[in-house]
Amino acid sequence: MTPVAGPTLVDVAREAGVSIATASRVLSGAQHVSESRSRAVRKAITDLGYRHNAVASALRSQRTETVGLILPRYTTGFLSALIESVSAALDDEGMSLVLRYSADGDDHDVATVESMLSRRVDGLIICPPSEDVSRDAIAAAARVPVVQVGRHIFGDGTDSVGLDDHRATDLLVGSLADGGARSLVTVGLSPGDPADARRIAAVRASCELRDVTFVEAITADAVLAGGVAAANALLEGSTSSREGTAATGAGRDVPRGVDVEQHAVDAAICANDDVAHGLVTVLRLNGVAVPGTLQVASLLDVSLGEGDDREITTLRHPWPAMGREAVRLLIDALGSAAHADAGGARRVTLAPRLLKGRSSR
Amino acid sequence: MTPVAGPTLVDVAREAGVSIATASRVLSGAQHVSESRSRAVRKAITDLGYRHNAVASALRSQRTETVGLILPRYTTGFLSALIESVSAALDDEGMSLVLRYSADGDDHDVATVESMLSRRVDGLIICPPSEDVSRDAIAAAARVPVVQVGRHIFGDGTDSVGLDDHRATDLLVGSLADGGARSLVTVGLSPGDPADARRIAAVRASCELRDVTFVEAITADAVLAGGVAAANALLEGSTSSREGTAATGAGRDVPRGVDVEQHAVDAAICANDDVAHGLVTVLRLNGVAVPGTLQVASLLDVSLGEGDDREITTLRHPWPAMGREAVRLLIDALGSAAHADAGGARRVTLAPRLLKGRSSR
DNA sequence: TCCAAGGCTGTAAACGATTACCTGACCGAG
DNA sequence: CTCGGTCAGGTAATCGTTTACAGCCTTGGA
Repeated sequence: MTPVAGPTLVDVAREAGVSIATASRVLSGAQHVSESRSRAVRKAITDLGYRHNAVASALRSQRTETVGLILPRYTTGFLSALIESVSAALDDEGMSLVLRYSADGDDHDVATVESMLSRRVDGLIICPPSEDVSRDAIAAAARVPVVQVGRHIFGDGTDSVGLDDHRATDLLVGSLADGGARSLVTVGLSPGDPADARRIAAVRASCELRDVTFVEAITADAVLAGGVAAANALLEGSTSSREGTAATGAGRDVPRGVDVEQHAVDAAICANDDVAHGLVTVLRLNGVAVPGTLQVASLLDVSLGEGDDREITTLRHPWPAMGREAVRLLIDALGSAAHADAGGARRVTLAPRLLKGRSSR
Repeated sequence: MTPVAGPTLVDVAREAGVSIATASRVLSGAQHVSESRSRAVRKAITDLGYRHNAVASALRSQRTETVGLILPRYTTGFLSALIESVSAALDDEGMSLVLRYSADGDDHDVATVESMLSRRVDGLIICPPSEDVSRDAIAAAARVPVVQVGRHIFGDGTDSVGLDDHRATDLLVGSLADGGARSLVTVGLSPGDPADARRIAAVRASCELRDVTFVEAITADAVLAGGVAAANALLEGSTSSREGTAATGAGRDVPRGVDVEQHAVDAAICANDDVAHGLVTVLRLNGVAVPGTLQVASLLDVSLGEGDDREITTLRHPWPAMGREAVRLLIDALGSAAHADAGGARRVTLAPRLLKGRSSR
């Protein structure tokens, strides 16, 4: 009834007629072992069906060759590209991935990190859902190297890989301007949120560059219903359709835009695809042509497929690259002498890709 | 320069003035320890900022409280619901999830399992991508409890949770029949693949039940291009539109279906949403009304959002429930005396949910 | 009063690797 | 011939827990 306890290094060493030390040295390579003994050990290993015990190894060497990845819950799957790339990058380093979603409640976030640390992960990659819940969690992780990755990046001293907000908004505003946009609003970005505030600033800057008027940051929940609400608000505020000619359709007469506080707005940048969908649907139902009268685009795609044929013009996050970069930074930090957090936090920013859809010209 | 090696149980015991054994017993609960010492130990723990070392614990107790999840690569994220539910279920059991994607190459699959085993996971949940690559891998895993989960389930002696093919096809065929379908084909299911063969059989059975004629299983790659190809094939095969009246629209005259070997086919069940999209798009471009002339539905949704408003009628996999069930089975197997694989493999099947789209009536 | 039965506690032996340290052997230079 | 240096390989300590075993103390019934 013994649990068949598989062969250990001791068995291998005995079988090969060498000491455990030698057997271990063969396993880890990189050491001076004569060809003959090395062969003997390898033979013993296959003969006995020996399997390395990573647990014992980790206990002794104080390295688990494992990194923890903490993701926000309820992300409807658009993060799976991140998971996959992190996993692949770790594979290449011979490390394993421990995955955990940060629970919603209070400081459960800290508990999540705590759990990872007691598992003795060598490092942590955190995709922080929001500022408040994450600060403490990241602080709690201080004992191992940490890199933040994703849309939201929070100060502190950790390495991070995020999005290049200016390149992102330039791409989007540029495309809308090329389509004839002269005056735009954002929908669903709240100036209260630090990350959103940065994005709004970036949009504003891009507008100046392109000679587009930035009218207003319309706040709305960052979900479909938020887009719907924003559409209704827009329609109400609009006293009447004005005159003007759309940039495409040679000569067709369509309203120039939608009224928002004296401005004929002809473009909207939404926080994400869901918001954009809500906005577009309701506007069209009410007779506003999209993209004819108003072009709509989104800052964050939540879809996955490559779909050549998209409804909403959007920015695709470079998740695969972000995952790779995050792992690279982490491995690097692990290398530099016992994470003596010297040198300060490194920050890598990547640019998204523009996916043209039918909601813009 | 010492790596700050955090406090250990020895330190805690000393601080609390008890033996390590007692300290350990307090940690694991469940043992007889006097209230006073228990309190002293807990105080020492918080005072010292002690953190349990799961690695040492695992080495001694021969249990890592960890399960491995192996997923097929390139799944464009529709498996994230599975990951999330597995993770949540494991959390509830106080266990951790280590994730790994099975590499594509030859027997890299076996290497993946091997890696998990050397990490000493307590159990394995495998989502097998296809029959050939998975058999060996699953065999290699024999040393720990394994449960398979997902669309494809392969014999062997492992527990598994899969889809109830008959409930699934009944749902779909039923819906199409209610919409007036009398004669249907499948697209993208290949009779060569065992799992697909089962599905085709299930469709056939459902058709008999509903008095619908099952015409043919049109093979095609299970991607968008496959749907496009199938559409062209259908159009070619169709000599001319026939007459007839659609079940809906009172009296409107639309062709009854598309010709396939003497049959007026009026419904198609595709292997997945991508195939269906390809099919629908091309058919509509060529003037075939969908769902007017031909209803289209898909056996597998690859989308994520709840989207009330879908193009393709499809079956939503109950991933969350599947994840929970898989964990339940695994925990159960871990409980039953050292996985003495007695009792034979258990198989749980779950039913998908029908999501109505505009491609069917 | 004595004994059996528990309840608490401590001692010390694992768990299975890694690795610091030491011992010989061997080699070329001085 | 001696000496310093390098390479191979063995010995044994160590990583931080869990847990079998044994000892002690109480308690209650005979």
